[in-house]
Amino acid sequence: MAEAKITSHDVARLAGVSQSAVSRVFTPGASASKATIAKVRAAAEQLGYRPNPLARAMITGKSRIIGLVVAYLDNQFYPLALERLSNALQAKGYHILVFTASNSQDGIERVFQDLMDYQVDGIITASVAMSSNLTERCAAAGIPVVMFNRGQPGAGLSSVTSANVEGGRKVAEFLVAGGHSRIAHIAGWHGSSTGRDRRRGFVEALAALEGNLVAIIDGMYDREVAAKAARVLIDGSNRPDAIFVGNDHMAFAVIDVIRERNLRVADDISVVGYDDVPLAAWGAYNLTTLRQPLNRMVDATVDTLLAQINDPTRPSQKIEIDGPLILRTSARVPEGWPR
Amino acid sequence: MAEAKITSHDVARLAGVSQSAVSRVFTPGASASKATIAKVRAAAEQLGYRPNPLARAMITGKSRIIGLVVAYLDNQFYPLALERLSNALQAKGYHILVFTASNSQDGIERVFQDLMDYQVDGIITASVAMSSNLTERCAAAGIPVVMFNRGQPGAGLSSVTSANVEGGRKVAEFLVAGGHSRIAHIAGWHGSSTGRDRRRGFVEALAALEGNLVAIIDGMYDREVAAKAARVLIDGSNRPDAIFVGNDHMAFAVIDVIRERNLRVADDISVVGYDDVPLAAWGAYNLTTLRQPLNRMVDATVDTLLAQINDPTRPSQKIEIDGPLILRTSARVPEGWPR
DNA sequence: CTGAAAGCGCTTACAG
DNA sequence: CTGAAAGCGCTTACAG
Repeated sequence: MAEAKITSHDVARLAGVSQSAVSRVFTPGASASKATIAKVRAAAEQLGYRPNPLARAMITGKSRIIGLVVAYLDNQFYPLALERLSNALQAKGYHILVFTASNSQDGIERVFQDLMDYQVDGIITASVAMSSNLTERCAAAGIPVVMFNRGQPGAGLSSVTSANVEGGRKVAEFLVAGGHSRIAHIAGWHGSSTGRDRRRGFVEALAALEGNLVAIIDGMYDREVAAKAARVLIDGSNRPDAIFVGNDHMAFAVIDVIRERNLRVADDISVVGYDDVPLAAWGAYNLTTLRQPLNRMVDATVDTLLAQINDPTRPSQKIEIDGPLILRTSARVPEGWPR
Repeated sequence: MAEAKITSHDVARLAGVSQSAVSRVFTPGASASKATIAKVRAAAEQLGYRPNPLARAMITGKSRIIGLVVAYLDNQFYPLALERLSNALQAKGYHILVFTASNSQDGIERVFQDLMDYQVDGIITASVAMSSNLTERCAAAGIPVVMFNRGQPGAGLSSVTSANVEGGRKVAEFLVAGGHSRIAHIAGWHGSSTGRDRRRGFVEALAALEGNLVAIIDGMYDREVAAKAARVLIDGSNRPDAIFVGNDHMAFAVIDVIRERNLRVADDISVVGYDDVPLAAWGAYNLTTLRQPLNRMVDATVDTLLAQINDPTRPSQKIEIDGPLILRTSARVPEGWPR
């Protein structure tokens, strides 16, 4: 059965001090004499006392809970991010409260209210499809927010992304150097900054290099939409010899379609993805892809959020982290290309 | 900026009633006259009042938070479960606080303390590798626990799993009917009930059918371990013509190895997995596998946990849910086998 | 440094 | 049904 709840009063009684003294010993920043600390710690140990975080939260307004807003976890990038974020935050004494958000206006309203109710100390929005509306409202309510893997033009909100424009550019250079002459792009959702930025970097670099861009289709970061787009490209009159796909999750679908059409990946059509999720390295896909440095993105997210929590006047910051192109076998490698 | 926190006193003042009256209107089960309810609701609406869950939690002892203990999210089955569990719980007014557990004794101790500190109303342990120790301690502390996708022999703990013994049996019948004569099993971790049960059902049925079991290797639910096991089987003197793999995550590794050895999946070696994660249906693998009915498992988990929370005297229950064998192309299908 | 006291925002007997 | 009061387990001025 549950042990009777033991409180600071119990400890105070046993240690022969006041309840306030007990509280001070357990409050970081408060001071007590060595003797008091020793007595209290001994008594607390003996009784198995731990301060009640709920009571503490009510007074300090700090719950040590971070709200994480996510939508779909079928793209392997997000569960991994969740796992790493949780680990990093746990190490700092925080925990993640999960909010799964449908995209309806109604759902967003509910999530917002829940976030407020639980008095989370900070929020991470890790859902590309999440309405920017929610992020702004949280920020307006005075709660530190960091957008993970998503930017927001203009607004004074913190965000951590990879260097998406630069990434798109790298892929363009790689494909042109590889001698591809009919290049297509199945882009990430145009409503997202990541999708737009990768696309822009790609298109601009292609233009500068006089590469031949035959088509751009919005893949919506959705497997089925991307597969359909791939079929359109492949079955059309001007079949591309290279496709840059806005993320790995869609790139896998594109590779499946290429094979379903009895074409050869790389030999007939080069495919390059974006993310470098673990599956990209598995034998079945061996996907050449622009790596998003997950660990560094997670660290930056946690650092930024905690900094804002500890100093609410701190200005927001937009952090971009550069990622390398990982060469595998799904795309032709230009001769002499550095490996 | 943050709006000034508005409390039940503010609402009481505006509505012209006592603070207790306000509380009653917002406390499920408490009663108030229609007139009072109307006045309070109107005032609350006008001020944008919502009860503070932390204060409520401190009194009632109910936080409306469920602790979810997970380890590795690289097996696609778990993030999906997390997403569904979160959705289902959210619909009932609960939220998930995530605890990522390393398996060290130290880590488990910390997780246990955190779980207690946050006063979670219930716990779901969704990590096969999680020490059963933790689960037992939580139960001993009087907190309702449900093990998701993991059983525990003997102990009076609730669990929700698929019918693993039966599942193993189904696979054995399928492979024997398919005319396979050298059958191997790369099993799930022997330290887990799921791994043991699938294995037992498989081995017993094989014996009954006089199937030829050439080898069993523990794959530890780990991709690398499974790949190594597959190489041992394939490069050995008695190469199997069928391998039953303890879960999909390992089965993908096995298929990658088969192809890396220039053998044909199904034609040379049939592969059957367990789980039916989305990736199993993708073109690159097309894995024949025993489906774990995720939605029904999630529903059963939520129902069981909530029932225990609402009635702590309720006996624990072990729920098993039957799953079908999903036929794809990674294993030879017996002639006339019902599809 | 320390204790007595107030108070965080609620719920819940207790009288009426 | 309703209000005044106590109390959940803490933190934090306030005096000393």
